[in-house]
Amino acid sequence: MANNRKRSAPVKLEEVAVAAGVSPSTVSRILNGTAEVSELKKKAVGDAIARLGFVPNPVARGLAGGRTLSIGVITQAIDSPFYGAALNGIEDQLDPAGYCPLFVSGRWDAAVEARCINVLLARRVDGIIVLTGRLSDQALKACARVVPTVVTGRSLKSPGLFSLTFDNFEGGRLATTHLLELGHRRIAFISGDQDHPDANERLRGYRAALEAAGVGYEPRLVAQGAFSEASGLEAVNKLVCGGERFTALFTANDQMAHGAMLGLHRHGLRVPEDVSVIGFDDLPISVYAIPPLSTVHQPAYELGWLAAAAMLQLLAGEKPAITLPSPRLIVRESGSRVRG
Amino acid sequence: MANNRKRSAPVKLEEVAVAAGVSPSTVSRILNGTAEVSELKKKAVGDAIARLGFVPNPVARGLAGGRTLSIGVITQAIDSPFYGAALNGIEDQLDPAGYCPLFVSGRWDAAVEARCINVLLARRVDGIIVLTGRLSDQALKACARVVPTVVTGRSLKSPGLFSLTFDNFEGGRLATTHLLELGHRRIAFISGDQDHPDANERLRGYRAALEAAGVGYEPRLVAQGAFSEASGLEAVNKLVCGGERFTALFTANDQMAHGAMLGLHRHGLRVPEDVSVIGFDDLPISVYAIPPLSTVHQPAYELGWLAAAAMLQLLAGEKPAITLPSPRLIVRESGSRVRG
DNA sequence: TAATTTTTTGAAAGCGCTTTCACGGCAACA
DNA sequence: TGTTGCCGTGAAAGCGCTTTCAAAAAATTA
Repeated sequence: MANNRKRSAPVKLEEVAVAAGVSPSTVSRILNGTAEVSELKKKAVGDAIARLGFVPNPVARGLAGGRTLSIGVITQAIDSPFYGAALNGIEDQLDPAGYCPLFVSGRWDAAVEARCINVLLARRVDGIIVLTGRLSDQALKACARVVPTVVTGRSLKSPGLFSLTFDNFEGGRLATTHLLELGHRRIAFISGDQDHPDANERLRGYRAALEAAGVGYEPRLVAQGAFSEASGLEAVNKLVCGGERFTALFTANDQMAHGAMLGLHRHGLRVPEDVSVIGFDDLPISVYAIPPLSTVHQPAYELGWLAAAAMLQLLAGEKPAITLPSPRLIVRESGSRVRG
Repeated sequence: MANNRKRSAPVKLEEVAVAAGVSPSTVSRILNGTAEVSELKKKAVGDAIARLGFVPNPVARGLAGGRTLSIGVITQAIDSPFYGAALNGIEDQLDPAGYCPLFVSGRWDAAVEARCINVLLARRVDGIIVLTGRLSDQALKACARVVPTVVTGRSLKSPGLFSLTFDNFEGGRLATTHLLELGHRRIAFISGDQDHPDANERLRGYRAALEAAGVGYEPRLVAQGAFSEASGLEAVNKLVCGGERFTALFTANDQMAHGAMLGLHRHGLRVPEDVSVIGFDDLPISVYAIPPLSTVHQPAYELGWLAAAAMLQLLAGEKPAITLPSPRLIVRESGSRVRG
């Protein structure tokens, strides 16, 4: 009946206090740096902590209104290769600082995300990181009023809020320009989810590059995708079966590029001999596509790492001054100069 | 200064008690089913809860010795496509039950895993799920003595412990037999991480199938890999450059198959015309490989889903009777009948 | 109907930590 | 030397819930 959840009874703060000959309050103050404490006691307590191997109980801390040392992370699809890397970055950053991430999936749904925030708040997380969600700016700001919040994929300013955004426009421009420089003029584009800001930025970059090169933007050369391999495959089918001629293809993410390449293959079109392909994200697997996929590198791991770093700074009361690296083109073997 | 972490002050148990005209203890008992309570009060409390929109505070519960409604999950690489799917399954199962997963990465290191367990225990998780770790059976059993534990990738019995294992041997046998049936006799194998039990089982299955077919096992046809794309590529190089002749290739996981296919491509060997390839795992991306990869389906999502289901049962005091589906061969286009 | 057992319920004591409050000590001021 | 003010420190009151303990109510038995 009795749940004996204890292996050699965890040391508690009070025991440290006794061992160091001070009051619990003092120990707490030293632990949290809440107030000035004399060097003498500081040392005594430090020794006692080390000697007894004391580890503060995060649950008790949370209840008492202090830190829980946990950070809520709202992601969209934990199983997507892109988010996986970001989560890894978050964990790597948080762990040494003693924080622990609490992952929840928003499933690309504002309502679900809102619920997630409540769950996290109920668990007294010290901060919330939102990886490119669907939540309104409003909701995000409201959240930031309660706990430090960092959000990726948009730029907005608000107290307690820090946002980190990748230059998707520039990325789209870069990829398209590369294709243009290879001599291509008929460049198709497979877009991402329509109401995904990143997707639209990439599309904008594509158009801008085209127009800057004096090549008209042709709506018939862009097919709607949805960021999945399947949608890339389907989009290529639509393009090819629609009779569109194109010598190059830019997809709004790598997953669609993979689907598209299979689609091309099915239609007897070779990459890069017949069609040059360029993706966006630089997923690990893209290195091993056949042929290896040229793409715009998205620093997924760094994104997570930096978002977490920003959170840590926010928590420390500092104003983060962190920015994501600029988009970088990774040229591999899926593109070739247009044939004479 | 005052941390106003409250938006319209969360309702607490005490308020529910007052509203329902009972004592806090009674409300708690109803919430947890800890004791018999009269229907009358049960209803009154239920109404009050609904009316006030009360949500118990998991942190307070945790401190008071009750449930925290959180389950620790030890994974090895949160960014691997395989684990990502499993985590998704875990979350989908846990969420409706009101539980929240706490993910931590073991990084394929027993010491790190042990530390993870301590972190999770300190956070008072209600249970721990270990996805195929390096931890000793000993350590696992010790953990199970403290909290309900479910572990995948091995089978051991202990009170409070439930293990869920996939028949990797049979999977390996299945894949190899398939190749054999296609007429192949010289079947190479790229193995996984040497001290990964799953990897060894798959190798065993490969050997067993070979021997059952009267085809001798040739050590020179197996190359050491490490479950990564890069290692698959390298292994193929070694095989081909070593002058080994083979018409089929079985890799211990899909990631290595992808690397291997690129390697084959580089050597001018076509799949499946020159070499048939079969993988293991059935990663989502494998559907879009060129050509689409035949493979042994690993129910990653179900693995997570079922592991979590088992945990829920353990938590409910039941004895889980859950087993993973049997290995299933997915035949796509990377294999062909051996020529003439 | 009285005595005894069983069940339902409330009061109160924590869980392990943070934080407010107030007290003593000491430097700085008159 | 007497005040004023600041600083380091401890006592004690929670944080929101669970759980033991004992009293009250209901059910059972004599």
